[in-house]
Amino acid sequence: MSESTAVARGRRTSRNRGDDRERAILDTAERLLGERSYADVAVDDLARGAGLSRPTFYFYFPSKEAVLLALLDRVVAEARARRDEAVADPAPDVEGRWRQVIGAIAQPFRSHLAVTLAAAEARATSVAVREVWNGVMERFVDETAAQVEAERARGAAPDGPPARQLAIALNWMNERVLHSAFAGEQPGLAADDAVEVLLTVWMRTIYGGRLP
Amino acid sequence: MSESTAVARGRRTSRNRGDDRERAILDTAERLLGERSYADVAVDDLARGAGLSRPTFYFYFPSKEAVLLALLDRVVAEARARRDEAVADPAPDVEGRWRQVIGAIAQPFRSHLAVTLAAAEARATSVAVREVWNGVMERFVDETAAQVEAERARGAAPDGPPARQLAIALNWMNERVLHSAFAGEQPGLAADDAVEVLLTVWMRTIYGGRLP
DNA sequence: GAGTCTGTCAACAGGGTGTCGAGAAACGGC
DNA sequence: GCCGTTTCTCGACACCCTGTTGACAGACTC
Repeated sequence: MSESTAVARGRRTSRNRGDDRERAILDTAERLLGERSYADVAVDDLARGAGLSRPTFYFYFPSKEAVLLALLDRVVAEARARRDEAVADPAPDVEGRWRQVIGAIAQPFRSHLAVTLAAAEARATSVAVREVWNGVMERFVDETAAQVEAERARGAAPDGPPARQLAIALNWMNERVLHSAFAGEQPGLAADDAVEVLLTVWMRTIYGGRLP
Repeated sequence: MSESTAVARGRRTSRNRGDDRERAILDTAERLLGERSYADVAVDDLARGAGLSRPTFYFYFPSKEAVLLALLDRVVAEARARRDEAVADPAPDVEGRWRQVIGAIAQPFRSHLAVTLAAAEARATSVAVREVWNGVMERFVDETAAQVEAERARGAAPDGPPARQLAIALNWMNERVLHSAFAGEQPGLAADDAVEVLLTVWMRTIYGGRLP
C-alpha cells in the first residue's frame, strides 16, 4: 500500500501533493504525541500542524485513530523485521539467543516511544488498535511457544505447563514491564535493566526444573 | 421517583438522603460498567440511573472519574484484606503459600470484573486512577520483594537479580495476564488456569537456580 | 475549453463536560 | 408554627470535540 512512490523526475506530480499532505499529518502526529498524550491531541491539531483545515484532514484520514494505526504499523513492521534478523543470526549460547529475541523486539518500540505509548493508551478504547496489538502479541506467543517446544523436544528444557500457556504469560509480562519502564512508571524497571531482568525470568521459567 | 426511601423515623436523617443518592450513583455505575465500557458511560447515564439530573450528579461527585475511584477503592481494600488473611493463615508448603497470595489478590478483582476493567481502561487517560493503581502495585511489589529476600536469607531461594527487580517483573506479569484473562482477550489464559500458570513462573523464577 | 478528478474549507449538527444561579425542601431553634 | 440556614435540585449556558455537507477552486485530460 505504498513503495510505488518516488516516480522519477518529471511532472507526474498528480499523487505527490496528496502523499506530501499525508506524510505531513503523520509527522505532525508523531511530533505532537511526543509532547502530550494521545487523548490531548485533537484532530484540529493534526490538521493545523500539517497546514490544513480540520475538514481537509478527513480527506486524508477517516479519524485520529487511523493516523495512529498507520504509525503503529510502521513500528510493528520494524519490530518483526528486527526479530527476524535476530533469529537469522543466532548467538552461540542459548541465553544469548533469547536475549537477542527479547531485545530485538523491544528496541523499535523504545525508539518510537511516542507511538508506543499512544498505542497503549488508545488500546483502552479503540477496538482497532487493540486488534492490531493483540495480533502482534499472538504472533510472538506462537513463536515463543514453538521455540519452547523445540527446546523441550531436544531435552534442553524440562516439561511443565503447556508451552503456549507459559508463552502467553512471558510475552504479556514483557509487554507490561517494558511499557512501565518506557513510561517511567513506578513501580518499574529502568529501561536499561528491563531486558536483563525479563531474560532471567524467561530462562528460569523455560529451563528451571522442578522446585524444592 | 422510586424507592421512596421511606426511611421511617430514624431522626438523624440529615445525612441519609445524601448517602442514599451517593450509593445509588455508585450502584448505577457498577451496573452500567457491566454493560458497556467506561468511555461509553456518560455522566448523564449515572445521574439518570440514580434518578437525578446531570447537574445534581455534580453535587455528589466532581466527575465520572471520582465515581470510578470510589468503586476502585472498595475493590482494592478487599484485595488487601484477602491477601492479609492468606498471609495470616499460611499453607504448610512453600508453593501453597505463594498460591494463596496470588489467588487471594486475584479473586476480588475477578469478582468485581466491571470495576477492574473500567479502572484498567481509565488508567490510560486518568492520572488519578493510574496513581491509585500504581500505589497498589507498589505495595505488592514491596511485599513480594521482602518475601523473596526472606527466602534467600533462609537459604531456600538462590541468589540472582535484586529481589525488587524480580518482584516488579512478576507483579506486572500478574496484572497483565489476569487482565487479559478476565477481559477474554486473545492471546490470553482461561481465567481458571491463570493462577496456576502464574504460580509456575513465580516458583521457577524465585527458586529456580542457575541454568544449563 | 468542457469535463472530471483531486483538494479545500466555512458552516452545520450532534454529543459530551462542567458551571452558575435561581430556587425548592428539610431541619433546627425558638 | 414560623423563620433562617443548610442541603439539595435543575434549566440554561459556555465550551470543546467529532464528523458531515455542500459549494467551490485548481489542475490534468482529451
